[in-house]
Amino acid sequence: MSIVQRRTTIKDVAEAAGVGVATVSRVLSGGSASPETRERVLAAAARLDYRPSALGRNLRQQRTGGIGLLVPDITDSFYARLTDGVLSCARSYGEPVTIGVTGDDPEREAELIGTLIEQSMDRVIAVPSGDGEMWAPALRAGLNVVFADRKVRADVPGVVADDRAGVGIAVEYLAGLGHRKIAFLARYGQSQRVAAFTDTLTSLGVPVDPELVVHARASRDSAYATAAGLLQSRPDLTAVLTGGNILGEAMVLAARELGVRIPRDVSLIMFDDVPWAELCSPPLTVIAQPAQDVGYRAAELVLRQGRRPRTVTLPTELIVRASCGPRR
Amino acid sequence: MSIVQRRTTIKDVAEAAGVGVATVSRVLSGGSASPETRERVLAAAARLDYRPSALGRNLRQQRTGGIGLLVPDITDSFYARLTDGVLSCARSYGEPVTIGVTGDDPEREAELIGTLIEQSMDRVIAVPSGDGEMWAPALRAGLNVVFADRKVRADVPGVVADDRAGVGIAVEYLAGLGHRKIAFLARYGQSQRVAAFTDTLTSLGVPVDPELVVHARASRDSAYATAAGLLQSRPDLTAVLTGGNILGEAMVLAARELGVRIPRDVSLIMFDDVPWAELCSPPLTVIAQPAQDVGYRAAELVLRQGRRPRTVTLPTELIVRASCGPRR
DNA sequence: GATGCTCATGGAAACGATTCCATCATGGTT
DNA sequence: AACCATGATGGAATCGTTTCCATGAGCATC
Repeated sequence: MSIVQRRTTIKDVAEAAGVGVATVSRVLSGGSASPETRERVLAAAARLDYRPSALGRNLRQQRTGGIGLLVPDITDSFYARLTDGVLSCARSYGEPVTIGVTGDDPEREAELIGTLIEQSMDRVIAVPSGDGEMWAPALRAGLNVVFADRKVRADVPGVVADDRAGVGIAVEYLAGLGHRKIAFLARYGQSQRVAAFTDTLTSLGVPVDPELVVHARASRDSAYATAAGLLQSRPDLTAVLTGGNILGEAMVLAARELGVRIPRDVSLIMFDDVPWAELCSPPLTVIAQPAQDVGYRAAELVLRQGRRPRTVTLPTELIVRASCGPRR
Repeated sequence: MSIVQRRTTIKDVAEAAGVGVATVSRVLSGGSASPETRERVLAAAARLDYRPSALGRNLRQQRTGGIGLLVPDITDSFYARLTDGVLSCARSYGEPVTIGVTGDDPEREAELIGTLIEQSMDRVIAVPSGDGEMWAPALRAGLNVVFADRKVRADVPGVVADDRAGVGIAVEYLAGLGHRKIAFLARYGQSQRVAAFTDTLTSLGVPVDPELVVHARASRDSAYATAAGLLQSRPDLTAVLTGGNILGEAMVLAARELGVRIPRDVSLIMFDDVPWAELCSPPLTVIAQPAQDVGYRAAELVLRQGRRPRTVTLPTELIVRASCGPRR
């Protein structure tokens, strides 16, 4: 019962078919061979249930098939959906995906890059933390990298959601409801979204109050603390925009805890549409991002070689539910 | 700039240190060597930034390090947290994790097992779909498998939550509130939980109505359709237990759509505690499962070899919020 | 001084695939 | 009949590592 049988190798198939190993390899990888030989080899391979070893092939070809995927946090619905998109595309190419979570920590990210290089992974999709400087050696080593969700280096192709447009529409919507004191609860590293936020405010003639832009670290705890701190220190604000679903969750929780009613006391718009946004009380108005598509397109980009660095921007959409009201 | 430098190999290090490759290998993997040689080799390796190729090693050693992980759906918060647990444990061992989603489809699962075998993965954690028969060849091939969340084969060690106890406490709680017509909205394959459900009912002297146990497929669509169908066909029910968070989400949505008020019209308990359960209106009473721990323990089990098949059962907990009330 | 033991060391085989290259048969052309 | 082009085929090299085994040096013992 615990007798482990040796793996069937190409040599076994060659022997069974009465041909050389080179011929087997050619037949199986679509090279030229006479019809009868082809048939004999195929029959032998099927009979022995032969599966070529990816190890042998990869070593010879000097490249590991497969994709490395680095995300900050797999329990965050956004990255889970992004991952799902990557997996979905990779599956259609038959490529395995190796995943790592960085926790938004550049040091851990560098460590994971090292592991990927050891595995001879030559294709990586990453949501980079920090400024992406630790990618320089990997790029020099010929690694094929695509960034997802965040664009931090010009020399690496990327797939991002159009957060500039999303933030713009959301802020205009809030301003249209009469709000002037609008806060932005951001995660560190969301400079793009913050910039879009202040730009839109100034273009609408609303003065920018730097104290209304606050930053949290990636964890739920930090998000909650920052949200609560914002609500307490600035009771005059009337609307909040959060830079992600974890931050939105924290804001709803903090508001409830502090007796701040949504949308009566403050209006809330959350970046990223998640299934529970509709179940929330009140249902949350959100900026939807095509998380799955971001992952899928990134995988396409990294699998289809030979493109030069380019950035793909995917559309965002404001979905109005019930978490925003007129200025009180 | 686009000059790709060749990978530094053990041969380069050997040359730089003026020793043979065998010595380098020995030094780097902790074998015996004279102190001065050791130092020379270490210095050369550091200077050249040498990283041993996992490919070469794995081929020689006939085993791929790393863990394969097969889950039904990575966007399901439960499996995302389970995955996080696996990754967390694997990281402390420095092992990469290759992930695949089965969509709860045995065929796709079999396909993914094939991919893992091609990669010479010898350690796999899986949430099996179906009865796990497709694992037989893999087990014969010496694959080291651990099942998580579901136990379907006696010859494979597993880590599961104590759903029997969880369902028991939940049903007792509902019965204590006076409910007699309690429905169970399950996913196909949750026979364990269904059995616990009916067992508990009979032990409480509540007659079991087979029509009140309904099954949905794994998708959100199927979950919603089944939930809505249940509410419409059985307006006499007063409480519902759902077998997972996707099903709970669907039930809340369907109830809202059909004007069924929770907990006024029907009480609801959901299996699995998720962050949004607290944000929901009303906040949901749930059976919490240690999803992360399930993954972590499974990874421990698969990484620490040499244990004989055994099942680890982790505790569940009823968390009372506001989705249950007395029988109307 | 010869023998035996320990220890460091390096050459070479092995892992399983792909691929270069030489060989050989076949068939068509001169 | 001699020659060349074409195509199928298999042997052998190769990828980077680990590990077996032989070699040789150093040292102690008889």
